[in-house]
Amino acid sequence: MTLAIQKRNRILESAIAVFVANGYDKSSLEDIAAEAKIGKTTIYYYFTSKETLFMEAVQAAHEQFLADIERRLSGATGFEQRFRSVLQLPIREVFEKMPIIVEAQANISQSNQEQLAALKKEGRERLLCILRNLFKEGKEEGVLDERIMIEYAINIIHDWLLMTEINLSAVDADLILNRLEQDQEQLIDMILYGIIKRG
Amino acid sequence: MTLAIQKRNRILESAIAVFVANGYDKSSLEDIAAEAKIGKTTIYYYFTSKETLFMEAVQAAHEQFLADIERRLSGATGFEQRFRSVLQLPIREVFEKMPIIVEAQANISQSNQEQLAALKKEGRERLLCILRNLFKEGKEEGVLDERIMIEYAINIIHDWLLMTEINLSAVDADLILNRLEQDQEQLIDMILYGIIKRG
Amino acid sequence: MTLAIQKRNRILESAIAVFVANGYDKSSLEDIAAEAKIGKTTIYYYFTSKETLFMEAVQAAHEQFLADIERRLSGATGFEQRFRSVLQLPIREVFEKMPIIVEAQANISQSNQEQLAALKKEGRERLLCILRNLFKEGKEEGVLDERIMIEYAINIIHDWLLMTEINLSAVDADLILNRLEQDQEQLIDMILYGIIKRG
Amino acid sequence: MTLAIQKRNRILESAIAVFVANGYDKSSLEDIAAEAKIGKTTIYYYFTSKETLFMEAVQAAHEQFLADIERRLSGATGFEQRFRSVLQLPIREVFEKMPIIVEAQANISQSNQEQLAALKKEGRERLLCILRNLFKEGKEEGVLDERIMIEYAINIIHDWLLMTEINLSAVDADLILNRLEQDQEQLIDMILYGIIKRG
DNA sequence: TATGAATGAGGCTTCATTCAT
DNA sequence: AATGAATGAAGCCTCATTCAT
Repeated sequence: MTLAIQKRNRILESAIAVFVANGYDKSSLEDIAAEAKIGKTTIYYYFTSKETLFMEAVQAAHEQFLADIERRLSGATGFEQRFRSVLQLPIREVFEKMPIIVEAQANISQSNQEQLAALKKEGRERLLCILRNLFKEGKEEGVLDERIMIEYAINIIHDWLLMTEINLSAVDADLILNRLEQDQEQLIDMILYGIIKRG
Repeated sequence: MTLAIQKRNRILESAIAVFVANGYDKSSLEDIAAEAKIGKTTIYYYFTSKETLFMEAVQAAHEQFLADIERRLSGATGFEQRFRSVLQLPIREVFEKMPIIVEAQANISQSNQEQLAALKKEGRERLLCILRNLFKEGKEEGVLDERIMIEYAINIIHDWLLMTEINLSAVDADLILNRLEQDQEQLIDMILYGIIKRG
Repeated sequence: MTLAIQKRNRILESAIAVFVANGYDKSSLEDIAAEAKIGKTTIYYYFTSKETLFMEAVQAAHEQFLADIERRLSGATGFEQRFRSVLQLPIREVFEKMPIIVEAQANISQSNQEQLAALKKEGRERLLCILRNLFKEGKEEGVLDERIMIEYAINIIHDWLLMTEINLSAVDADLILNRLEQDQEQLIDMILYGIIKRG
Repeated sequence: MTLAIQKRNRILESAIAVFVANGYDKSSLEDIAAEAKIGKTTIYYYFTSKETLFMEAVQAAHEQFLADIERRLSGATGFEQRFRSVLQLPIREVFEKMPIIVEAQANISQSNQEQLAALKKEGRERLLCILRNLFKEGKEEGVLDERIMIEYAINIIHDWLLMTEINLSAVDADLILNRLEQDQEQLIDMILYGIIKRG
């Protein structure tokens, strides 16, 4: 029944809250159950394991985050306004819910890593797409400095401001760090010279 | 004796390595002892508790990080070069060792929070000081856009690029987030328009 | 209604299958319900508890086993043939379904031990009766070594070959073991010298 | 120190006692710890897991069993006497400790199955070897019925009387059962006609 | 009649920490 | 100065069982 789904969602929301607040290891199922005001074992009626619950929480948090960005973006027009709106809005959420994704990679068994990677890839694609369209518009509006290479720029902005993939895990840290070290030059240039064409 | 200090340091280095690699919760004293090639209980001869060891590791890692920045900075001249050198250099370390500081806040008892706060404050001061001097030089060189408000700019750059205080803890998240939400406007402006004066 | 009885029997058959395959502890009501293709709680509509279900399963398995022996025996004539047929036939079943009885003693509460004991006693009686009649026939046919004491022999054969009472439980192990240690002499004699009269 | 080994052995003996009495599933580490008069977690100082402890208990029980047989055998002479001594003596132990081996197969993870198989194979070899020598002696003494095929006979006796491999597990049950069904004919013949040559 | 939902008891395991040497 | 031995607290998870529908 819908009632069951409601309770499932309540557990999920509680899980997100607790995981975000304390991190994976320090979040006990007892805490989550208490937050959701249910018995500890009831969680197992709805979820297979702590890890599964965590995975679902990550997924839900991620979904909420992306939906939020898209919803808010749709209310702005013009390059500058839209650019601001992309970067401005979900910042609290980024800081509040990204860590859960960051942590995910360190706390999830091999078998779920794939799913997580897919999740991150999808999120990255959606965000990059948004930024890409934004910059295309900017170019069409003629407000962008011609020196800017769009793909570079959107990647940098994405990684630094939204940090979908910032993480500490040993898994792919080297790859990311190498890229960041290169991107950095571009970011610094952007900060030094800006991206809007001067008239 | 010096021998004792050497062993203490070896434990500390092992602790940093293990904490950085696995995070606080997933680092067991057993792991650290193994890394340092000593018996598990020996740690208690040199440190009061896991938390104490962690605090000292954080402190040491932080110290190493700041020393690194300062050393590298001393080899560059001129605003642009020095600006780049500040931001370029320790990026790998930031990503590799900052998380230990981030995690600290979540894993430390009330009694050690003060010490940690002091640590962070001191680090922040030192970094801001470096940036402040840099920008002062830039202004004197006449390369900075006059619209830039130095204090604002260095704070933003500090927080976003060095991220000393990015963290997930519920403790002071609100304060930081509030500031970040405001700073953001400035950062976006910087990205849009740059900070170097156009001639 | 008959439909209800059918479902009850389906549960019982499923229970036998699962208990025989996995043993009492490793058989969960969930497994049994799945095997019977019903909901887990439905079992409680037909049976009071896991133990009750187990008892009934044991009883049913035992019944099947005895019926099988008797049915098969009725198709043979002459001491040697009938003797072989008693021992040959149900061997697979003994090995496959006896363990359930063995296990029963260890997994059943005091209150059900009586019922189980009665079950075993009845089974033992029926089997001994069969063997007794067999040996009587053998004597009448004059094929049995006179040295053989029938009651001894049938008890030994029963215990060793059909092993109705082999079990690990601490409950009555001592009694059984004491008897087995005595019987053993007879069994060894039988193996050394046989029971058929030579001549 | 020897002290540690002593305690380890005490735990092992307690484990054997509890496992034999209650079976694997119903033996809790708490019970074993209580039996050994130590704290529950102390077990983990000496053994990796419940399964490991079980494996070692099985191995120790098996070793004791074989040593017992061999020691006792060395005190008898002549076919009949020695045959009796092999079969008579450890019967209590067979019944008391074999089940632990039987159970092992059902309760051990794939990774330990190999070790267990080796254990059983070795035990079987040693017992068959004893029986084979015995029968060779018997033949040399001229007391054995020539119709007896030694290899057949010792296998049957081994399986039925010592039952090293009797087990219910689905793993190799079919193989064993098939062989038993064939052997049975021989066993019945042995019981009917004996193995000692009539003069 | 049948079952989805919920839970308490109990078991395995990890780990920081203490004790004795 | 160093560590082997021991343990209590706490966490994850399973499962028989109850409740409400």
